[in-house]
Amino acid sequence: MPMEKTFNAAEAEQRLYDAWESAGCFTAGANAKPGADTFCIMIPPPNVTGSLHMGHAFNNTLQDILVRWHRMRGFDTLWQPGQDHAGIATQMVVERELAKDKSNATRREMGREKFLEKVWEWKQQSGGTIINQLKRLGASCDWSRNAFTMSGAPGAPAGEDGNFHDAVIRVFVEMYNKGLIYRGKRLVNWDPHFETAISDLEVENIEVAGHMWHFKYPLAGGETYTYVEKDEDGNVILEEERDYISIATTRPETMLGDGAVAVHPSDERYAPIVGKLCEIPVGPKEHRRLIPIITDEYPDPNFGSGAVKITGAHDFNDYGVALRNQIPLYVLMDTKGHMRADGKPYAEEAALARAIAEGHQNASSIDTTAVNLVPEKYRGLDRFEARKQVVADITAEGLAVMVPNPKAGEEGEPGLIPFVENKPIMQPFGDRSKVVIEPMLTDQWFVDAAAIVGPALDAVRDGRTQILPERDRKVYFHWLENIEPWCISRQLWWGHQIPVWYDQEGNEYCAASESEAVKMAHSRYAAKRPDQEIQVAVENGGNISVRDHAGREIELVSNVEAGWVADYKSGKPGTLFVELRRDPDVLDTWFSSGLWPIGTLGWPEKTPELEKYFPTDVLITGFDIIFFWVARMMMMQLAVVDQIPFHTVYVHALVRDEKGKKMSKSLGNVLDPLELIDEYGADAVRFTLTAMAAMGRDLKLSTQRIAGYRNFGTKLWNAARFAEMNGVFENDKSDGTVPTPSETVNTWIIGETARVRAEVDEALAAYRFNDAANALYAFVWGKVCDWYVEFSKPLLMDGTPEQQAETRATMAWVIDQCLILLHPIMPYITEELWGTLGQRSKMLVHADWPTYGAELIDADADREMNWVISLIEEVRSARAQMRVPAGAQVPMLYTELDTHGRAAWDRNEALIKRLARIESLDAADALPKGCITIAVEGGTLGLPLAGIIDVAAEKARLEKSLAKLEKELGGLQGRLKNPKFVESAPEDVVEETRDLAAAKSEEADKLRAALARLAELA
RNA sequence: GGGUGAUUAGCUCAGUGGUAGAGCGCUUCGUUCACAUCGAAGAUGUCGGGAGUUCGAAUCUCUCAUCACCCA
Repeated sequence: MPMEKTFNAAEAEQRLYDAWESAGCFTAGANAKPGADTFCIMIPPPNVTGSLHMGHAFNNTLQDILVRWHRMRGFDTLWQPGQDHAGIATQMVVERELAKDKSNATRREMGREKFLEKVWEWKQQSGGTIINQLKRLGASCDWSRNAFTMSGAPGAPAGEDGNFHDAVIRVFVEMYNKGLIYRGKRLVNWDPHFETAISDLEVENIEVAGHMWHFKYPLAGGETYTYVEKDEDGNVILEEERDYISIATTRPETMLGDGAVAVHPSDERYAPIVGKLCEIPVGPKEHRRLIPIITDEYPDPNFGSGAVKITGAHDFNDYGVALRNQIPLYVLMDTKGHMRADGKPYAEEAALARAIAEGHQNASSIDTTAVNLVPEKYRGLDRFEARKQVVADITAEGLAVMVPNPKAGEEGEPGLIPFVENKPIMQPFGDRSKVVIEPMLTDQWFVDAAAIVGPALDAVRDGRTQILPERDRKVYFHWLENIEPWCISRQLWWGHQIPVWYDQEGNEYCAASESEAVKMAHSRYAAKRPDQEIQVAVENGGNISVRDHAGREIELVSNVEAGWVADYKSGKPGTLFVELRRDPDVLDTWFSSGLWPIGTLGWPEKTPELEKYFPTDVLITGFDIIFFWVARMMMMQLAVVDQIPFHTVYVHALVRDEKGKKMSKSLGNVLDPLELIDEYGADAVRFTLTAMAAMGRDLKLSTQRIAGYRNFGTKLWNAARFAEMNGVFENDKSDGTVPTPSETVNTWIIGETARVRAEVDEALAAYRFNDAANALYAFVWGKVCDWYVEFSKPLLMDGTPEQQAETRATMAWVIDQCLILLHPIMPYITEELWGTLGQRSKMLVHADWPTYGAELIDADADREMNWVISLIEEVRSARAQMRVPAGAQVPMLYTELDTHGRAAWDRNEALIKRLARIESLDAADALPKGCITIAVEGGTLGLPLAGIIDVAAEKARLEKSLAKLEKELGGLQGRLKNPKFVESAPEDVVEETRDLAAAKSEEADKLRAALARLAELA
């Protein structure tokens, strides 16, 4: 049955993938040669909520190429797949699912344990989406080892067992014990939507249209000073008596929590009032708070008024100023970003703050963060609503700085208006929630990143880990050298719960398990109170378990009601009762994905896989997670097992739309890789991405380009179809033996194949994926299909049995090589052809990658075929330009033809005649008048077409060629005439230039002779 | 403000000191039995501007311009 005209990707892809998978082709070590080196890639785990986007398609195509290439080369290969549990994203998805049905309980109503059950249910139903999408792309991961960053966590259902949770907890405990993890109250990025802390990397700073308000902070007690403004030359441009200091702010609602006003120490304008108190111009008049005017390096004297309000608990810069100057931190908002409604009445709180400001009360003796300085009228308001009201109230009171109204004079327009600048401001947004992030002072857990960053920096500096492209090293260094403590706690439920328990005195017990913590608590109190019976009660999910000194459970009470503890205690007089409560927070997802390389291989167990594949080889990832992930993996692997996780990091750029815009849902310019695969096939999508993967450059993807590479697949398909139709594979041994033909064309194409194999290997070894793809494209289309298949036709159809046999064998081999070399990039079409064409001992996915090289290149065959090709091209070009009918068979004459040329003609006569449409070749003493001249190396030939050709046109053609030649020749000879060039340029360059000049000169002579003949005619 | 990169054919981009390239698009021709998802031929470039180093610069240095991204 003849082959179809095109490859049916839609039909074949699933079938082929299933065949690979069911044969275990992708499992770790499949196709490994005995004693082979290992090659391991860790997939950058996509979010379990994720679906395949173009970035994934790109990233995984490159990984798959490396993996398939190594596997075919006989490496012991593992591509480790998996997903990460994506704390915020997953919790968000599941909550949204629940909200679809109003009868469902909300997350808070159902409680932590029930909710987590729902999350696991969701994960088991929907968490595999991206796995199937990666399979459609052709990703040859070892799915039997699919990992998940929450596997093995308490409450994980059957099938979700694994060690990842153990690894995470163990690392936390070890780092805690080494003092690398600590808890503290610090300013963190708070997401008011999800009500959790997030790391600064999860914040997107976006420029938005904002306002800058200018307000007057009156000096305490009605004091005044002379405010003097000078220009650059020191001339006084403004001098006035003021009873206030002018403050500019983009966030008026935070004024309520101001602890000071700061000016630069060098700022003479405010020197008279430094150290004095001023009044925050908002809140009930009778309780106006006074704050000090201080100096600090932070304020920029040239920005705004030069004076800055300091709200230490709601701004990162202010926080630094407050810490340096012992300014109290007042928290104004709750976890939802609403103005606080808790605490004592404002009057009492304000009095306390006032006492602190005036020095009557020592701020360090009380927790100022508990003080609620939000006046009653603003309590409970959303922060943005509070801003509006604060602005309105201050303006109404006449404490806004006023400026002349540009519309003054128009009806109803006042002469002065409040000074409000419209200006772009950088505002932080949560990358998941898209709400404005609020800096908040909260208790959080931190990794002391500065303490573990050293080895991660060294490993890259000394080259044990190589980052490609090299310039991304700088990004890595810059971030690591300026590293901040990493906030790893999240106020979520979905994640690894922090393994720390607190007792009623606030002591911490960090332990890998609850019973471990119980024992720790027990021994702590036993040491203090050796004579007393001690029982430890642990609360966990509404249950209380009472344990003895060995951690044995004495009593378990479910659904504990209020007062139970007191009752229980009173029933046990003489027993010291220690109550433990586990920290409710979970760890940042990146803390667990930071352990991905060792965690997926079974650490802390000493598994054979860990032994074998770690350290892994290459990490391929997007530039956007150098900080998030690469740097953290480096730090954590080095901190935990003291080894680099991979020797090479290949950082790839962004896939953009064809206009260069970032793909985004809101712009609607997203190309869905799955739709593209449906339309063009996975191979075309993969080849496109590969061909465009120039290191460090963004990809602008257009469907036209994908269609082009789909056509490339079709081209390959049809070359194979031609071979099949000509019986090429009928007696094929397909054992990979290189044929040893005697026909020049056959020898030549074998050499070309060897050349491209070396190019592909070299390119892939250097991670130059685009070079590999383009080399193969040029070879398969430009050499095999354009020339070799055409050359083979006379041999296959009219050749001797010997010629036919060797050409069949050569073509079978060449096409096999195309399939093998293309397979890492285009796995489906190549596997399908492999299976269709011959009898194979194994699938292409496990075929042996060739190692032949330059020894197969025959220089004589090369030269001969290049001569033949250029002759054919010359003839075709001349014919087309002279409008010789395409189908016409024409005679050809030669006046001179050297021995090489003569031999080349003799050996390749049939194919030259066929491809150039020549009917005969004869010697002539001189070319007749009215002849198209063909000048080639070592020969002058002509097509005598007196009746057909247009003398003027032939003259024009020759003159044009000559002009071009002369221009080139001019450049070459100019160089050669320059004695300095001959002196200083390398010898081979000079030699090359001479040869080239000679050849051009010879060709030019031939053209001049031809022109002379034409002149005679005219 | 700091950093990184880009600027090469109409478009998208390769090209790290020695003859300016590819794909797409465009023009003309072509239904010869692998392929019209094709074939043949052709046109199109002061390699962003300027200066420098060099026998020689798209390539190295400086500078200016425009654009993009990252970090403040």
